[in-house]
Amino acid sequence: MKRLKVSNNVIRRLPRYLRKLDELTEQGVTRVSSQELGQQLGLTPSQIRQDFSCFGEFGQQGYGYHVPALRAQVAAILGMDRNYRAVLIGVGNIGHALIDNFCFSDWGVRLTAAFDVKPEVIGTTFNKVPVLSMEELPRYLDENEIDIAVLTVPKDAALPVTRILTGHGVEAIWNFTNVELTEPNSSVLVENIHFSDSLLSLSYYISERADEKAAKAARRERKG
Amino acid sequence: MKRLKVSNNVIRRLPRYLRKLDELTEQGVTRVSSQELGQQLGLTPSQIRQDFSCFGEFGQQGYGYHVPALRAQVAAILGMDRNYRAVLIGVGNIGHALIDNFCFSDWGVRLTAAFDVKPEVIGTTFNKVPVLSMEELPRYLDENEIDIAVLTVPKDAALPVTRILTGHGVEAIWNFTNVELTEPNSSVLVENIHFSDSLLSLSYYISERADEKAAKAARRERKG
DNA sequence: TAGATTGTTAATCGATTAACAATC
DNA sequence: TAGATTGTTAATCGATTAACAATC
Repeated sequence: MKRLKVSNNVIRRLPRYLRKLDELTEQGVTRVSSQELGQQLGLTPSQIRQDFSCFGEFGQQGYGYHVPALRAQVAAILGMDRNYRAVLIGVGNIGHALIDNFCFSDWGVRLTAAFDVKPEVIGTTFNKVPVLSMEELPRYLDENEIDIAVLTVPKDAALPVTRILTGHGVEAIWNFTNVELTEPNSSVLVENIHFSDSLLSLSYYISERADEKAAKAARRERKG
Repeated sequence: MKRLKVSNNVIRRLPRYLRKLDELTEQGVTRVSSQELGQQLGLTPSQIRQDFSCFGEFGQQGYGYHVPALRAQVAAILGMDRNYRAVLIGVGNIGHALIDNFCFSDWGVRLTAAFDVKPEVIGTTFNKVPVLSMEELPRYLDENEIDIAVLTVPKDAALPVTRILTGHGVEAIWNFTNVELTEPNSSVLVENIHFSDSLLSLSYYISERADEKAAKAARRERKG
């Protein structure tokens, strides 16, 4: 597979392609053109062809793309067939919700253990995932090759726990703590789920729309 | 406040500015230059000045920016002082976690009610938020001006519930369902939290790094 | 006043879109 | 074969960066 200087924008679109291709599969559609795909995703056909061409030639002239084949390619590009292993740190409300409801295996990731400091959860099992003591974390990381740490601890614990993780070979953190983890010196990959950023963007767009409406109304007022 | 043709990229950076300004406030820093701010956020000073200049003139030559003043401006731009009202639909694991742990009021949003179909949760209260029957939703929306619906229902319910929401005046949906809601005809604002998209991006970056390492190793192999 | 730093205009860079030859 | 649609090269558009006069 090609993989050269792919822009962030392209990468962020890949999961959307995957989602749409799964939807088409469900609908029994086996063939799709960049034209149709673009229509359904609100993108131009050009962009879609450009995006895929970063990684190879997945289509066929005069025909378009074979949905299952393209789906497999996108999945491979995203690393879904690499069986990454993950642990989850912090079995609070969000952590618990993720263990119970988020189907890691659907996305090619195996969640093998969770960690917490609370005695009442240590030793229990949620959705087949055992909850171990936080004290066992370093040893566990040393003995198992863990690629991803799902970080769902309280704010204060975010940085200390991150230091343990990076100190024991974890290369990627899926961060739910709303704390900016990316330290300049560190080379760990961080992907943030910032709930508040998302809500605030929405709040911005609502405000923008409201202001536009108000401005329009004001203009009408002045005129008539 | 100015508010003209602001690009999506700028808007997505605003919450990060807010977060950093709050951090500086906590540290007792009252003054910051675009230089320093850029350093801490990994952005160029130019970009930061450009971004703010979309909305007004918040700085002072030779001095920089007054942190509390700038913070207030950014908060206002994001609509945090507009007291938007929200309801949450679907008190499952994630919905419950949000009610209990996500501090809506910190971001200027009031969560006034939650809705569900399960008899065992209807009538209960979490974190002062009452859980009402799904059947009451239309009436509730008619009688209260709700700006935002937090959608945390199971996949299958996503579209039917969305129709109820848009049919009763909700203009914005904060979507946790991993279902593409944005219908072409609808004018409702949708902001998605796609956990899987985020995890897959991370998976991509891990794979990219692994491939680079492998390629480097292969080159070394060939040479010596 | 001299130094610092803004807001803004111009230059650069990168991403998206358009066009089209290649070909199924 | 004729029509359709790709992959890719060129053109356009927009976003980021650099430069600098204005000014605190």
